Amino acid sequence: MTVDTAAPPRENYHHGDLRHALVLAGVELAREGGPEAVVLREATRRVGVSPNAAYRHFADREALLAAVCDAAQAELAAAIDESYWAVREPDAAATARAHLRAVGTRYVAFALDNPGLFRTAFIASSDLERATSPERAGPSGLTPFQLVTAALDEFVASEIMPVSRRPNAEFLAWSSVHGLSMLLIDGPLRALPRAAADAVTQQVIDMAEAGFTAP
Amino acid sequence: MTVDTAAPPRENYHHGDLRHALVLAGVELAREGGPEAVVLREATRRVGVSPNAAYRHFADREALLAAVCDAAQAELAAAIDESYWAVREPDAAATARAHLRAVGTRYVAFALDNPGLFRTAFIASSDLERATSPERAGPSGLTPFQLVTAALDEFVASEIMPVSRRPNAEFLAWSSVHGLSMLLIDGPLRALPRAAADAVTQQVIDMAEAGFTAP
DNA sequence: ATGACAGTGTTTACACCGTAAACATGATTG
DNA sequence: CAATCATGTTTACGGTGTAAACACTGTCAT
Repeated sequence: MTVDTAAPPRENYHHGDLRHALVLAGVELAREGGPEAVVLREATRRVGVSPNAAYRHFADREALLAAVCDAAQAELAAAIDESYWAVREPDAAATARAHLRAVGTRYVAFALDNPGLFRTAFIASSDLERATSPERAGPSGLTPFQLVTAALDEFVASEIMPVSRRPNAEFLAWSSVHGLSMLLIDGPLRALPRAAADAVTQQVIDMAEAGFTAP
Repeated sequence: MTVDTAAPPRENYHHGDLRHALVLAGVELAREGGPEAVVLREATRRVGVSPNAAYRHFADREALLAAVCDAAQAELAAAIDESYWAVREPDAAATARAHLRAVGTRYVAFALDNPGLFRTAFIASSDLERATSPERAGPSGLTPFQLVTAALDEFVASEIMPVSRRPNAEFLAWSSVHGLSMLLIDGPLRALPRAAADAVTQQVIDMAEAGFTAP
């Protein structure tokens, strides 16, 4: 028997930035327990506000979850962004390969490090349009999808990938790492120790790269 | 205000095979709305039994969901099984390629045709052991994972894949089609029309095959 | 300054969900 | 035939999402 209703008084009746606070709380819930853990009442409880206060900022739980989803995507984007721009290689071909590998590796690493957030980032809500929408981008202003696209364009530009293979190649790239992430955090490979997971990730990227650069 | 409690009378007080009936109802719910739609009370309602009757057969909602998950896996396995054994090709190499393509194509097609069931089949519950467990196998007694493994072994046997690439290759294969499925039903590619989705699927398989057979 | 008003938070209320506990019914077996 | 066990049913409770009515506070014309 918890109180639940009847929130404790706050010195200031108005919160200031409740919407933002609720999203932050939601992100924490998602980090701890995935999308189904982002419970509206618990978010308001953590912020110290009555349950229905949330309805001044979100139409319903779904809307809150969507905002949390965007935030999760942004966090993933920031991580990938960092890895992408950290690449330093002598020539264009090596840079292209390193870029693709950096994106893929960090993608899977993020999933392994933040399984709850990762799953939340991919609830049914994002269409292709949103995959390039700025509120999901990293510091550089580019979404993960756009970074993969860029890396693959570098493959073509540095002539290690035949132009004929370029169309839709980002879908194989994305599919491989996304699928691997799911298998590693939720699926048949869940029990794999971290080191083994990392090794398999590199192998998967090896094979994808071989597929791209095959004549 | 629905009645909910107080189930309508049944001529026979005992149901006969309630457990099975509940799983079937659960599968329908999952087909219609994914894992979060398999609601214990609704399943009992559809079977025409009081909510708590379910607890004679399942420890809790999670247990019911796990059984539904197994059933979903079995349905996926049956579909893939069928496609695998329908392959008829003149030589071993062509058969190997056709087997892999058949498995991948059907995997994605199942996801597109039954998105709710597909998502239910991959809730966090299956470890590697269960991926080869008989209750998730198709008519042939082989799970999808085992069929991919078989197809890749044929690649090596017919010498179109270097042995050095064989270890863990099933993970790339699985990752690609699983990831693609997720992107197509939940992710950034959700809006793609079916024909385009099928085309991308074939391209993804092309590239994966190129990765496997690259020297 | 003041009073209407809009924005934001609170209370109350309700239906639905999962699940525990006690009870009822029907089949099985000594 | 009685005792027992398996299987359903009722009743009950706390948690969750959300609608409706109410309350507080800052803002802005008068």
